[in-house]
Amino acid sequence: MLTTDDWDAIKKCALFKAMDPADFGDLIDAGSVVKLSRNQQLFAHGDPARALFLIVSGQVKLTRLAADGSEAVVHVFGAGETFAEAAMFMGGRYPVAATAIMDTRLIAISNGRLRAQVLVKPEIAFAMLASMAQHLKALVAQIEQMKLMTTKQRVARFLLDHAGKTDGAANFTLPHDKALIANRLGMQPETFSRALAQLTSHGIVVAGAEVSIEDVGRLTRVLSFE
Amino acid sequence: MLTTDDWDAIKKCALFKAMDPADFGDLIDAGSVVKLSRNQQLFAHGDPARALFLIVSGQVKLTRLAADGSEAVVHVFGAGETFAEAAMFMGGRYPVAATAIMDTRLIAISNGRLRAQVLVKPEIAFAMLASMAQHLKALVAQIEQMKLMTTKQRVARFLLDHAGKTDGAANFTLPHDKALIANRLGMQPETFSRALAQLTSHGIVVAGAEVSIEDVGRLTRVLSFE
DNA sequence: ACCTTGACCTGATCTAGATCAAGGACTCGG
DNA sequence: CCGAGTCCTTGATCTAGATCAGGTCAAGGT
Repeated sequence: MLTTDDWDAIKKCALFKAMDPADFGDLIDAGSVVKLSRNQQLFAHGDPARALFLIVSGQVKLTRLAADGSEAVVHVFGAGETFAEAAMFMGGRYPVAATAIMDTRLIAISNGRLRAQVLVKPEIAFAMLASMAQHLKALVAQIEQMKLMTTKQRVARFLLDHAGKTDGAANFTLPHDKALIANRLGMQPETFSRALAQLTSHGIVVAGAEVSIEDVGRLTRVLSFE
Repeated sequence: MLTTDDWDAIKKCALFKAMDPADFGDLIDAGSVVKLSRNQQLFAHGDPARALFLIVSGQVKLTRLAADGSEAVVHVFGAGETFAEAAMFMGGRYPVAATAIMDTRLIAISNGRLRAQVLVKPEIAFAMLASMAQHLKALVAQIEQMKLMTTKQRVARFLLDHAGKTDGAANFTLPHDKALIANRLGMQPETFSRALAQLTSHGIVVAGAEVSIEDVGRLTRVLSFE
């Protein structure tokens, strides 16, 4: 059954801005709600793509699995975000696996139903294009980082991206486990831990998941030098 | 002035399948043709995004530049492909630089004009979504490769992707300079050269830009082991 | 013929980051 | 209060791949 929180999430979602809320019923019903517990998989690489998802609460990671069982985290999505839009246009198979990294509540939006709505409201297509453009940009940034930044720089970049400020002091909580962040940044947990330790000399303090940056501008300088 | 080759390219392009050729005139005129010589830049990272491009002949690389001048190749596009669709929905700036890697002829399609056409023919939006979904998939594959494959495996994967067969013998020509391929695969030219040399023992022969694979199945095995 | 210039290979060395191996520190259930 | 998970840190070692440094070869230009 859909709660008011669910409806709030749907109304706030960029994808459906163009839609008349009266038509939501055509897209979503009681069966659309999906609850996942920590580490539970939503879909695997190669599964038929029947829906895209909106996260109401929790977090989901998208990964690719290697032959030897190790995995590469492609992206982590949080509350309010939609993912797997692209699968709708991609030969009917998910190219990645999706797994909840904490207890997560999401809403499944059937590809078929959405297609029907797009025919009625082409503006939805624009919203999807914008969303996919964002994802593309994020992936390009990730590729750039892995190709031409050191681990230390990638960690600094990550911290700066999450500081939410461009100068002065900042503090925030790491969005998920350090091991997961490390994977996302393309490095081992040990390397991540050491990089954080090194950044202490650039004015950051990490206590558990709490990070405080003394001076964002100073940390930015790490990106250009060394 | 547009040649018949230009019109052929436009007609074949997936983006415009849905359009009535009679409306092409609203999108493209004599001023849309762009000619680039080898190594000439089409646009830089951060330039205002005014158009997307269709390649009639030649090849264009998309790159991100590092502070120290080194570059990361994000993708290489060839004849018949369109690129920079995403920029249309991404805050008006190109997130990458585009440079011709050989003499190249392309057609610029103004964002504004295309938007107008999409309002008339929403099917174009579907074609754009499909195209972007492809790009997304390619980037995800690239991230996966860099995160969990060795250089040798990446080279093998590259060769297999270009063999165009799934078993038996195959031969083909490398699509561009080895140094560029190396960059695309996230490694130095020296490493690429050495990886090719090592793959000799797995039944491949490289002479200049000509590659022949003795047995595609055998090369595939390199991906799972070592 | 002779010199560039650009693309490629090969060898020697170096190093960033992976891997292996121990501990802490925290939470949870009993 | 104790043991058993998780998660994280820290240290020692190893190695894939980068970097540095010559060379080879072919295509043009003078």
